Amino acid sequence: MSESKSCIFRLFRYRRCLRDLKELGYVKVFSDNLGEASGVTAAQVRKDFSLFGITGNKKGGYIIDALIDKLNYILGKDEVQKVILVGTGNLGSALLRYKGFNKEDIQISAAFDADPAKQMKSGAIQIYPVKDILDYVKINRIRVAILAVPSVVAQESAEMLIAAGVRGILNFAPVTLKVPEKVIVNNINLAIELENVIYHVSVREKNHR
Amino acid sequence: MSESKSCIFRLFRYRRCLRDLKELGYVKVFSDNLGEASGVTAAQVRKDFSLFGITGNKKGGYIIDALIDKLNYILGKDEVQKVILVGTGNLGSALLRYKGFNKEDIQISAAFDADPAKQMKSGAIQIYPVKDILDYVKINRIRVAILAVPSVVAQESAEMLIAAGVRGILNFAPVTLKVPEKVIVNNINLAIELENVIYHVSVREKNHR
DNA sequence: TAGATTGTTAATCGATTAACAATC
DNA sequence: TAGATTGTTAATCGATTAACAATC
Repeated sequence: MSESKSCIFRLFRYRRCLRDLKELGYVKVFSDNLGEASGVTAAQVRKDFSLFGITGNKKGGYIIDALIDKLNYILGKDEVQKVILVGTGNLGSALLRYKGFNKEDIQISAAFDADPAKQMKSGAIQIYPVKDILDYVKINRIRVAILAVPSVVAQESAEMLIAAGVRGILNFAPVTLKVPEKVIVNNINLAIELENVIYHVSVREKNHR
Repeated sequence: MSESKSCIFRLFRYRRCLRDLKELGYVKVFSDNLGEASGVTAAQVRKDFSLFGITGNKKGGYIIDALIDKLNYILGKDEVQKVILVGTGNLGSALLRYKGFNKEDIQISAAFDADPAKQMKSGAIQIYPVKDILDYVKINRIRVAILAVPSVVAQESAEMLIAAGVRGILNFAPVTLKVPEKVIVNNINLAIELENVIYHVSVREKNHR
């Protein structure tokens, strides 16, 4: 139980940090090293590991390679994950070219846009008309989509994706999507994220310190 | 007390929903309407409001206009907020053109990049060399920056910003920035956000339902 | 061994939810 | 009035932290 959402999120962060540490030549890591590297407490690291039955060596910390393997097993990292992108406007086209996904073995296998001018104008990834979503998702058994369309069409786009078989959506449109319980939505609202930073900075400024 | 981070975050979401509702012609709203619109429970809405002394009418819900005004007062929305962007690569240049910020009265007043080829090649917003950050931030009293540089230079860029006077950073580089306590960092790791969705979908798929 | 680190339990902390009296 | 909704308190829930015995 208690594989809490934020715990999983941290496991991903640990894995990323471990890879970086490995690249730097480290072989072992202690819970406090890893905690510092990923911005959490040492206790938190050990607790998270404990929840998933990940063990280290009572005195010698954790072997980085073994740890990464275990995280790969838990988080799943056998094959490349295919996702699709809907909406190739401003943000969408940047995501299409974003290298951070490939690095994590995520591949955007196709993109979709309502604007005929954008279709075909592909770089490496083909851009199809929106009406092709249904077939594409079914044929390729796509389960996850990135939604980067204008707010006004976000809900209908989501419904189209879900009808086709998509079960997880990373949503950049600043609206609350209404979806069935079986579908997972992760919202990223860039404006709100930035507003939050601004808010906290100005609050601190007011309390002058 | 207890102006928790997530509570503030929700207040921003409420405001956004309220504006949408207003645009649709609504004048009043009940806690359960607003809850549904923003994806939280009605109790949560009332609790959040109560923490900030926002009151409605015992029977008649909340007047949307008055509510927006109160949120504006709490969250601060008098003048346009100026921020800068560092790194105009793939993601950075998309953020530069992202319209969602302007809509929330946030303005990217300048951008910076290490690549001379990108400098001057401005659209509406001027792109300066990185070495100009210090002066620009000081002269224009910038407090918040968006960091969209490659991971390897993220830490040093952050330090440069902080030295210049920046107190809040929205960080897109997939690294844990080491910053003094006085600085607020909000991390957005696109790959991890997407991996999370993929993970939760595949877990559910395994438990077939 | 002495010192250091894990793994886990218990304590704390905070956030969400439920419930309901107040009241319009 | 009867019904509905707020505002707030108390209960629940979950997540983080602290502490420490186990042990290498």
